[in-house]
Amino acid sequence: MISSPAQPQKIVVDFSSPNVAKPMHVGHIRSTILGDCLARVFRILGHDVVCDNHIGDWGTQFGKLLVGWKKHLDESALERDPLAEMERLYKKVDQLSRDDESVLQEARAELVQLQGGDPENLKIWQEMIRQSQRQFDSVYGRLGVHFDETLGESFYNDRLKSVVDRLLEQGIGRESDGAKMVFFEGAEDSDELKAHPAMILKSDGAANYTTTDLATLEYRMERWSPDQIVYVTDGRQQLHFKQLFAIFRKWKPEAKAQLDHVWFGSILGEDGKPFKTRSGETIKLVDLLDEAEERGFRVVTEKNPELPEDQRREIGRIIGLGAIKYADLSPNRQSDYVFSWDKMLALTGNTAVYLLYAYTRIQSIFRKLEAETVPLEWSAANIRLEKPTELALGKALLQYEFNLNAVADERRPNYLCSYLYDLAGALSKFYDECSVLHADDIETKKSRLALCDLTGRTLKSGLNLLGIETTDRM
RNA sequence: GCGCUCGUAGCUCAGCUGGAUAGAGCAGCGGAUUUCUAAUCCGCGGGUCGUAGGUUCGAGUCCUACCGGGCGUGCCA
Repeated sequence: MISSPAQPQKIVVDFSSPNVAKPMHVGHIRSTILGDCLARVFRILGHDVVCDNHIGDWGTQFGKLLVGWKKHLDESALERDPLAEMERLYKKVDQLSRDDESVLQEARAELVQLQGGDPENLKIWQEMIRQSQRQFDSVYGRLGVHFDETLGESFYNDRLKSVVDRLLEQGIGRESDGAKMVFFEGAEDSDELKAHPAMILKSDGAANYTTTDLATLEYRMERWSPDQIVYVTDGRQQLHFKQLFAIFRKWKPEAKAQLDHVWFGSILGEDGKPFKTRSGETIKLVDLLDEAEERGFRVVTEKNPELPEDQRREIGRIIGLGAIKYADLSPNRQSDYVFSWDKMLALTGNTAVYLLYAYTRIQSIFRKLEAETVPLEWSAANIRLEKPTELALGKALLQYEFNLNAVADERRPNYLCSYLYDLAGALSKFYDECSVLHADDIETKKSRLALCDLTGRTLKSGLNLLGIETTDRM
């Protein structure tokens, strides 16, 4: 159904990137779902894809976390919900350090110890990473998201000095006000970059995220020799990535890899400000997933109360998670959106449920066909598109590959959502107008069965690319 | 100040390389089921596409200016 590309490419996709010791919240969902979808589309088009999760496991927050872990740790709370407990510890020490300068000093000292390789601090730090990873894995498992590689910022630690040294040696970076900076002064540099130099080493000698990202980029080039590297992050980092790519071009002009920042808009609260609940907390991702599955279960129970509960739970799970993913993937990724439970978990209209329902109607036809007394060989049938709705459905089916290429080229999964919605609409209209099992003659019946089969497979394939599972009945 | 981005129906949003009377969902109103799942289908009402210019045979789409929202803009990432 999908033809192979003339030139399969090696594509590294960098997405999700949660921070250690912080619960994943709704802000992480866009990067995770967008990145996963793009990776799936690249793969089905025949490319060789590496999904790399660049975990935030290094940085100044560990000073405070170490103080909290040593002095205020609640073991049983850690047992119950490690990330909530670590978040509590961070907030507690952060608050204490505001009121008491000595706490801040203590945190700095712990950080220096950690960076110096102190065994106790390293052990605690590793435990924090382990606990965090456990929860990340649980969320990724529920979302069906897979990574080929997970390397934290700390992995690149001992490469940072060399990166800075070489940039200075090559005359790309220089000292300014005690810090090491890269100034963009070439004819190839945009006015925007000329106005915004990038820091590669702070005046206290610490590297920052530009340096880490350069080291990461160099590592990825060495390890995978990719044709493309795609970074999926929010739009506030646009300048950062322009700087990163420009420095990299100066540093390694021979590198041919295409570097692309695929950015998305922010999730806002109802007031148009960056999203927070009334209590000032962001909504935890696990709570969103739980709520989605619960709402899915309720609507299945309402529509189909006679199904056994375990089936209703399973269908509810597929519907609920599908609704979240579709809500995230169907708008243009660059638009900001205002978070709303009802919008994100809507189950009517242009939602995943509409697509899933279309799929189940097709499965239902084939279940009925199985029950017929006379077997019918339809799979080799010529598809004849006679009725207007048959023709429309046939035309829609031919558009699948074109849309997948558009998704890959533009990095816009909403094209696929829009296509699948149209396809499901074409199926519904066809279903309304043309009986399949009670077609006027046997050839028409075979033709329609083949058409339904192709539509079903296309819907399933497309939903799978969106990361949405299907169900045979609902 | 400079930069990025958005502004399309009451609400939420689509609208690829510029191409015919600008689309969908929700909300409102009215229809369709002895027939494969009505979680469906059909119809109605509703838009000076932020404003003003420009390029073009043709602009929601490209360019310029302005207005409004969001974000970014040397020691957080």
